[in-house]
Amino acid sequence: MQATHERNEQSTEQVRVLVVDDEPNIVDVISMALRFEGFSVDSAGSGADAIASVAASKPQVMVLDVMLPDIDGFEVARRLAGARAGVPILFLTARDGTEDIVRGLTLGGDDYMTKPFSLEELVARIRTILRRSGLTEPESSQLVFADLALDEDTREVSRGARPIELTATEFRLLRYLMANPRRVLTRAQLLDHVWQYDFGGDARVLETYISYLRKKIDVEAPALIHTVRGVGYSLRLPRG
Amino acid sequence: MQATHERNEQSTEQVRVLVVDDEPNIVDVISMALRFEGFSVDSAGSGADAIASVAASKPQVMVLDVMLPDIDGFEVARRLAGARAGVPILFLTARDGTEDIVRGLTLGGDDYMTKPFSLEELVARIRTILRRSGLTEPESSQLVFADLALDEDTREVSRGARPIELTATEFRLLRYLMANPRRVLTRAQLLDHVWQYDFGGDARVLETYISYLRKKIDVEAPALIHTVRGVGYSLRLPRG
DNA sequence: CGCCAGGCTGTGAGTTGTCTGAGAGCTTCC
DNA sequence: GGAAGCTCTCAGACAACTCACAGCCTGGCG
Repeated sequence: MQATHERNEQSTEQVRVLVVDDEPNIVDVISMALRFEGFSVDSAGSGADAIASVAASKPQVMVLDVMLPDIDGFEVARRLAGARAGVPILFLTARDGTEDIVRGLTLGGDDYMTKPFSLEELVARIRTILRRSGLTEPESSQLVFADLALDEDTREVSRGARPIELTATEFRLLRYLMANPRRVLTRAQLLDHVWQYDFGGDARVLETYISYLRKKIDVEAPALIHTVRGVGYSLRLPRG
Repeated sequence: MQATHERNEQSTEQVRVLVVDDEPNIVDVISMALRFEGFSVDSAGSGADAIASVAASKPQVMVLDVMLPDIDGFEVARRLAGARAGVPILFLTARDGTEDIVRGLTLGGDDYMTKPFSLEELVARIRTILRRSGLTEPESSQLVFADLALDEDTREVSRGARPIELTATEFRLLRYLMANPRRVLTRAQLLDHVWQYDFGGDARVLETYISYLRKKIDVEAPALIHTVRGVGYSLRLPRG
């Protein structure tokens, strides 16, 4: 669903991302999301393809599934170690034992996420990786709207002087809202971006979380989170 | 269904849309509406046709019903996934369980609408999809007439400096009027575009909503909404 | 000038959409 | 292995919206 191009003016050149996963659906979902965020995306379905592709297209960052039919992700990374000369990797891993192994590998500029994840999170992590490795203008990791501020690196959130503690889901939701200020985001957009891509549950969670956020953010201050009945929600200043 | 060509100067080329639905009536209604909006429309009545048609006519956006007699819409999308290389899809789905399933698929540039819908909404969504995916000049999401402004992304409406709150139906009605400034829109056109295509109720709702809009827009300022007795309504400046 | 069809608008009922509290199941952390 | 925290489900209360209806108003025409 429509992501925004707000922050995507990659100065002159598009950043090239290589997405490696053997499930075509996953590749599709990720590629689409990243293209809409302004990245240039290539993909590969196996370890061998991945290695070939790195040589050919010289991506600036890779999204690499650990479970691949031929050479596993770790091995791909190892083989590229010499060649990749600092191409950072975002590993994808199932929620199981491999998690721990990956953690050990994500030293340099690397990072990892467990499947399933939300697109919001994926995009945010890629941005962080790029920022860290100096491959893009170091945009600030701060999102600010009115007196509300959110830092993507430190995960600190505050309204005015008051610090606010958010849970993981609340954070993703607020980050997505703040990345698209004033725009009315539909229920479907919010569910697609903020929840895991395989979320099939009750769409009413969204309302629950909006309610949580309001209790933390919109108390004792002008409300910033607004309901647009029949459509979705929007972050804006009260009009008037 | 007669809509306008006002905003449709697709610089040089027409945008090609493929409409896929097994109900000929629906295909007809949608095709008419889109042609009048300046799109070039092809249609297909089954999943197999759709796939063939994509290969043949290379549409830039698809309107795809999920319930098809042979291959369902999801499967069509999946089979096209490799080949379509980012052809965004607007899924049509009944208001039932499938809604949730579609949501998961509407990542990238896709979107969905539940049947029945209004043509006004359909056209607006296709425009949004095209704008987001960079397939047309990113026209502004702002509609302006005299001192009246309407933003499709933020859904904010204002007259001069004064912000105006509209309900969903009021918004669709005003958007349609503003997309066709000065033109006299007939009662039938308004009902067809702004209300769901299967609306069978009392045509007098229209007057009710015109009345609502006037109260919100045409108070304390020159009236912009004008009645053309026996025909319909028109958005224009008072003559003088 | 009076009549009538067409248009306007206030009232209200039914429907639909949203909010929020309570709690069940999970995970994580000690 | 227990406690705490988080995510998600559910249901009831509430609010907003849509539409129907009916009576009044208005403009056009004889």
